[in-house]
Amino acid sequence: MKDKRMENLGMGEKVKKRTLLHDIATHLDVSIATVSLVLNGKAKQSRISDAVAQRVIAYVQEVGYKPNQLAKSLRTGKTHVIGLVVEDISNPFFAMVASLIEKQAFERGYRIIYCSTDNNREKTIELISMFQERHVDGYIIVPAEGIEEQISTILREHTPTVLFDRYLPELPTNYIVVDGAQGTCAATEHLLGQGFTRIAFVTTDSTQTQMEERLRGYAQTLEARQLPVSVKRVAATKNSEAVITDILTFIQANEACEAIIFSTNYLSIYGLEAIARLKRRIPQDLAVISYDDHDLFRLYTPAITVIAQPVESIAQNVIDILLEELKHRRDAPPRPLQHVVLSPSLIIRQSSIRAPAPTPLARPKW
Amino acid sequence: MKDKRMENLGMGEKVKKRTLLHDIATHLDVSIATVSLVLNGKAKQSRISDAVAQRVIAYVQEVGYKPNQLAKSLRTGKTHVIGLVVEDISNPFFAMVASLIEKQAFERGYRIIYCSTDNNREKTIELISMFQERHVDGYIIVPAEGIEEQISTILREHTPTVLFDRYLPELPTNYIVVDGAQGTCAATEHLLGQGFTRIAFVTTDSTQTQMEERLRGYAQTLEARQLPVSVKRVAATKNSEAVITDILTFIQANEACEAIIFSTNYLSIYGLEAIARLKRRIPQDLAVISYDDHDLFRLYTPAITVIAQPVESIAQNVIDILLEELKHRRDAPPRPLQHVVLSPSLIIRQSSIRAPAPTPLARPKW
DNA sequence: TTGAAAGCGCTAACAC
DNA sequence: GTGTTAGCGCTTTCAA
Repeated sequence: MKDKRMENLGMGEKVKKRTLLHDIATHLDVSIATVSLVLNGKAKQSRISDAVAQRVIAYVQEVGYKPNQLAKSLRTGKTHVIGLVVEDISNPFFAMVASLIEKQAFERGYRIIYCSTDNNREKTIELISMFQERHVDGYIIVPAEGIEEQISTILREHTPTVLFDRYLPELPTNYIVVDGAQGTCAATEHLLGQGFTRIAFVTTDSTQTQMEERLRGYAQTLEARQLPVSVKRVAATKNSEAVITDILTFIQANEACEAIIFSTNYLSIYGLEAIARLKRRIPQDLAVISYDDHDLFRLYTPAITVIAQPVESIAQNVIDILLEELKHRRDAPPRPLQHVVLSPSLIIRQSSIRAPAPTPLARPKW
Repeated sequence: MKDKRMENLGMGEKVKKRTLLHDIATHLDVSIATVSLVLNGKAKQSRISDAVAQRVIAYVQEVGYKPNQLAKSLRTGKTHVIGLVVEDISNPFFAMVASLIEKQAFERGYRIIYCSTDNNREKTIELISMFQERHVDGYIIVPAEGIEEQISTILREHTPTVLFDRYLPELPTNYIVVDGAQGTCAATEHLLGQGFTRIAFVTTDSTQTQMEERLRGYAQTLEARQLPVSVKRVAATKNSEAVITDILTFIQANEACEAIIFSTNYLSIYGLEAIARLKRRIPQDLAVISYDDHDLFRLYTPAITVIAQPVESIAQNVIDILLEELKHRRDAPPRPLQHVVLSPSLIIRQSSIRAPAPTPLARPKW
């Protein structure tokens, strides 16, 4: 009864059992503790003889022993897993940041579990709860609206957490954001510089910090010059057709409008579709600037001017701050909160250049 | 010394300790087993009185108890986690399939951990090894070349596994693929129908099953009509500039070429860039068809004809088969292997229509 | 220098 | 009906 390891094999089926610490110890005729110590690099500090250490290492190599991380985590309380909660992993902006974060984390021994919230409060709550159950060591979160309470819970447990893209003003957290106002301000001024004065802004109905900032940069720039502000707020429904129609109607209702700034990449994509349906030419009939860069914007004819967010820098800051927190001992004095605000950059392309704008490169003749 | 739970609090800091099964049992003055049984829905079968069951449930609700999944998994050997290994999660095709799989899995109580391999053998091996360490219950894998051995290992452990997008011919696994030959055959015939006869095929240097099939469909269709076959194999380097130049050079060297079929979405994107730099007009100078649909192809001017893969169906099949395997008892007779081959569909747009093709929608006049 | 043993939190067979 | 208890595989203290 001592060894149950060959039970349950039924039908003579051979199930190759995983090697355990115990097996190694028995085989080498040392204790299980010795093997564990060697494996965790604590041979020296536990003054285990080099000879034994070598034998252990060699045998472990030979059988390709992989410790059971579940057991290890249960014992140590560390999973070396980071929970990454983004709005939508299929959005290229988040996909890019996520992939950069994953790469960095992987190199430093951490694994990432990602999930998309679709900006849905309930789903976010469920996901955070799942991460808690699985004892992730830290969180990277793009917070949906109204999840202050959930975040509070994880802060209360002192689990290292970094927010990005937006933050929750009432909560004392680390966060990395991009100065949205600066981006839209630069975009608006560029359009003004091109001679456009009737500039509209298409955004979502969300009140998240980054969206409000983007709106503010646009509005303040125009107001400072006493020019009219025209804002279209599209409901954050996921029904693409409805969004396209919505934007299309807005454009039709604003014949005088000369230029549009879209506050997110997906709104721009819907916007481009609407503009194409209306047979408006860009930039002759309507100049366009989008938030976030994207293959589509680079390759579109005409190429679309964008306010690009520094994805590498976002990812780098996020992971650096989180790893700092992670290695910070719980009983040491608390670290000061990190608030990083990065700058976006305006990439000027054809779509926002005042006509006549010969574009000899892409299209020889009109 | 019995209760260590309030130790290590240092500096008077309050760390809210997680509630344990033990705490609940003590509080309600029942045994820990009773609580566990109730929580696992085994109250009835263990003939626990309704009264007790109710009290347990109520209290668990009240304190918001979350069982420690690590401990649970260690004990039961089930993690309810599925490892999803794709080539590149930032590729919209994989992102879409992954997100659909995640949604389905989530509803059925499984969580997904995704990772990208970048089609790199070493990285794939490392990832699979990590999943093994973390004891995922099952695998969904888009196999990179040369990882037969790793896959064999997990098959030998009888961990349920489903491959998709391509398969490894020597290995007895479940897989879901799309009939690549059918797609390129349809595309080629469509081009022939439009009167194009000098059709080139741009693909990668990979010998993966799906790539070979796509090539075969193209080549056989032309050969059947004794028309010339012209294949450009681009090295699967990640350096985008090199790929663009490569394609550009190929187009220049094949002045007679009237149409190109690209074997993957990212090759098409590079191809479009190359074509734009060469100032070739689509489809007048060069018709284009891409594999995989994409926002860019829909919105590009002109819109790009594509061979679309049935992403929903792929995801559905993958998850269905995996979940079937998962609920299949280990000691029951083995299930037959599932091989599903789905059909792609050709979505015809402007880019493959023989000129004169006025595209009044997007561009009124030339 | 090394080994025995006490758990990490949970499940489930078995005892009462 | 309910409680006791033996682990799941690993880490780490402490005694030898």
